[in-house]
Amino acid sequence: MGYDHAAIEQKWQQAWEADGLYRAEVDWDRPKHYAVTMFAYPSGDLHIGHWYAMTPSDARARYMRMKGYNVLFPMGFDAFGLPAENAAVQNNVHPWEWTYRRIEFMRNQLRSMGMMIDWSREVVSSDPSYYKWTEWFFKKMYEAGIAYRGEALVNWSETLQTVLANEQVIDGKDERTGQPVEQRMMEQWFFAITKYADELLSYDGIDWPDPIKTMQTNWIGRSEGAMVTFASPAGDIEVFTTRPDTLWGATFMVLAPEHPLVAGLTSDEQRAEVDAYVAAAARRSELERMEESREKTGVFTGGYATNPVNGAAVPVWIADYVLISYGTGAIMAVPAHDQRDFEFARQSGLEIAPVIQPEGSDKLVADEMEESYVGPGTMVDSGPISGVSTNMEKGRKNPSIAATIDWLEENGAGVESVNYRLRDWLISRQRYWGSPIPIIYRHDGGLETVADDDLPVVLPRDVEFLPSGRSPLKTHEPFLQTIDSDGQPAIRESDTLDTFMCSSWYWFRYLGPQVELAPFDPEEAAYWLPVDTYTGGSEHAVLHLLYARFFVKAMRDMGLFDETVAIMEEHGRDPEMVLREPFLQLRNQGQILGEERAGDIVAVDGEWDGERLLADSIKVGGDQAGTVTGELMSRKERVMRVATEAGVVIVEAKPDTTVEIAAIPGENDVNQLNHHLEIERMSKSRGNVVNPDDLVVEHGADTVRTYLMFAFDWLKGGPWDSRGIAGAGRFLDDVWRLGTADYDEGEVEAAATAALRRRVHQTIRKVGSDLHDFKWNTAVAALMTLRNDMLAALRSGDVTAAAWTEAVDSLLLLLAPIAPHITEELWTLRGGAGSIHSASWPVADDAIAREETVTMVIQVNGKVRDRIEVAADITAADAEAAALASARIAEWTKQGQIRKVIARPPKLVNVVVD
RNA sequence: GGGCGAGUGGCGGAAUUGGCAGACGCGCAGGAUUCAGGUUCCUGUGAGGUAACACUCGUGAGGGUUCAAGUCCCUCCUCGCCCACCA
Repeated sequence: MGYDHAAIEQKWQQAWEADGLYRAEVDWDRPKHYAVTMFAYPSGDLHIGHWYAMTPSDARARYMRMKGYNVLFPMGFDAFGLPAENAAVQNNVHPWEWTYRRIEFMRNQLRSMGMMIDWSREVVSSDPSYYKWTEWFFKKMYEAGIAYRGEALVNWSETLQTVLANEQVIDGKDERTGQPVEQRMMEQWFFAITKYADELLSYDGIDWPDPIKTMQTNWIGRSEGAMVTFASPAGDIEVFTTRPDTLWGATFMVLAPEHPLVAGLTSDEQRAEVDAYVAAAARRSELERMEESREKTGVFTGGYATNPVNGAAVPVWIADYVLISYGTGAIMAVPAHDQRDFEFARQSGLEIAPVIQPEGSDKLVADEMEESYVGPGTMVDSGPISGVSTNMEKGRKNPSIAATIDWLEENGAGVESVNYRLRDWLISRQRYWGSPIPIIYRHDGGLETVADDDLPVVLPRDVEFLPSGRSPLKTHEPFLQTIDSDGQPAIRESDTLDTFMCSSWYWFRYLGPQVELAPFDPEEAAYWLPVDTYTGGSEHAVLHLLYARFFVKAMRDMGLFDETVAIMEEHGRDPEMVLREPFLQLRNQGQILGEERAGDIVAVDGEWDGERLLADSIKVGGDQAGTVTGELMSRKERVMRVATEAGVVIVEAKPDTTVEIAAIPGENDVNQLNHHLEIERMSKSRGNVVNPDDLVVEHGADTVRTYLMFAFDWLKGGPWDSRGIAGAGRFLDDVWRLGTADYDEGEVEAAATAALRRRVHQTIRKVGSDLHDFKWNTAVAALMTLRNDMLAALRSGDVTAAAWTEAVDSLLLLLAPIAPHITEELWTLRGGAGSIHSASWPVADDAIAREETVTMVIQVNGKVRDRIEVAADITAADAEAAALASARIAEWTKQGQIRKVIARPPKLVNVVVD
């Protein structure tokens, strides 16, 4: 049976588009809802993960629309980026072609999902009409002093032939491609995101998941302390410390090998050794450094610096446990109270000077210490702050730190200071397929921005891609050669902008994508901003989502919202959040993983030890039989669960157990069995990609949408299960049956009618709150329950025709956001007015939804002993009486004294017996 | 090493303020329909126990608070994610 999903879905997709059903227009008389789902990278085709991310967002936008909001739900493409360029090199396709062909393909796929996208607002970040404004934003930032060119140690990828931002490097590798990255000193373009570090730490007024906020907070990494100056013959050495109170215990200093003062401090005797160490450190990539053991190495420079608190000459060492990229690249070492310094001191025979006396114990003796002491106590041997107590608090909240900072500032030896882990955002890339940077290098050596009238600097199309991967812009003379504002020959900047810059403002461009004089239309912005709901993957926690917040704050400071704010105030709207944050509410979906494979068949030989089989040998694959033969279900450490025909058997591997895996020749290990159970990310190379287009052909878009929303906890995701989709298909087949049935009243029963109506109104309430709260799975479950009740009613005919009609209409309306096509078709077939997607969300009548009688649980000492039907409005006294009247309860309570009775009508009564 | 989150049937997952654990679905089993397979329909489905009830056990492990704990507190284990020599 079933319904003709292919015909219905296509028909309605075309009809909706022809009618402009989803076009959103400013209407100040109606409440607005601006819903955005992260725009798509045109990777080629949408995989099931896109559906998983996007269709629930679509369902929510549809729900809000039915609730009476004027909803804007646009879509665009994040079209610049390296893959297009790689394809150009490998397959000889121009990035333009590669990108736009994929966008066209993906547009069709998005249509096939039945999304309520307002396509009239589509943006493509590689269109000159879009990147004109990306360039313009850069120019504005430059003029405002937020964008600057500077030399710094940056992440360079030789294989990708470009630099990368800090946020894009994970474990010394590019986060997207896994290509290794090395540190290089280079002159690059930056955004001064660190100016906004403190402001970015505040999440006031936004409803974001705590883990994302935590990750951003950790990424920004604010620490409070002091900047202290140690004088040396080679110049002042600045150090940042969170523990200035331990300055009197600073017995040596350590500089990063890359520190600029290293050469000047190095004595002639030490020079050879220092040079060798610096050279060795430079040769090692970040990756290699991390792979090495934590053994601390370092060498003495031969130079000394002066500890400002006591004038002591402290030896200056270099070691690679001090990173040039954090703080000032130099530290004061307090071995007695810092574990890393302690280890280094012990290894190198350096002095250890305790300055904290632990609470309730004797003074520490350096030679007896086995590790550094980091606990609370009293400062000792610390000059003016001796005797001050110290606790575990950070910054000025710790009395010893507060006292030291005061002393340092009074004596001009240091200042209170805050240090951040966050570094400025490196935005230039040595790539072709990105937005050009509108900068000209003048004939006189200066810099100037491209005039507004000349924006955008257009990316030339006639370029040749070389196997080296080097950007063709670097050698494209017609692009490079230009003239400056004096009419003199000049050279264009040939780096392009990080694609994360394109995605840092795209939701503004939806608000006037055709506007030519500004990046967005202030009137539109005043109405729609800020974004009410933003959905997407949590992998952008510290990339896109941090940059987006920074962008809004910078735009505010550059006055780019002035007009918008004026219009908002005219209409009596509070602009505060528009000026502060891009997205009021953020929700991150989880990830759909590849389908779980059935475990391999294993044959285990061994001896029984009570309940488990101690394995002598485990054979995987092939068709051997053993003491136990069955499917491997799970493995934790050395313990496996094996499903045999007789049941689940626990198998434990011994250290000398032999493991043979047919697919892996040679010696094997129990640990390798995990590979045979792994649930993996979907990827083409693993061959476990679920293609949504095939699913749509087989089951229909509505079924795929319903299944995706039903089968997972949306925030968590999980492995795909190709069998489970059948349940969603059966559900929609039933909906079709219910929606097209000719209902015949049989023997109508008042109670049955009331029960169905009660179910309907309870479902209205449940589905509404679940869709509001992004709880798709329980919303669908509630609709399935309604379906079950309606099928029963259809069979028996015991409800009134009016109740039946109400049930069918409600079912269709409640399901419309989730399965838009089938509900629209049935709505129309049943003579519904207009589109179901423009209909109003049904309102639950609490009087109808209310249960008349409920099952009250009666417990004895907290254990359920009886259940009785009582009126829903039963009083506590009556509930108690009813409970005690129960024969079964009397049976349970006759052994002891009834101490008390706790009545929670109408849910439960608990009889407490001694 | 640090931070955050999570552990519930064969599986995905439900479970307002602590108050009937396992909603809904998948799978599985039995039955009906069918020449047969599939589809569809009905019934059952945490474990033990029983003819059937009763009853006992049961939300990673152990302890605690409470009349009552998946939920709160403590200790531990495992898994996931993020950061990681961060001064």
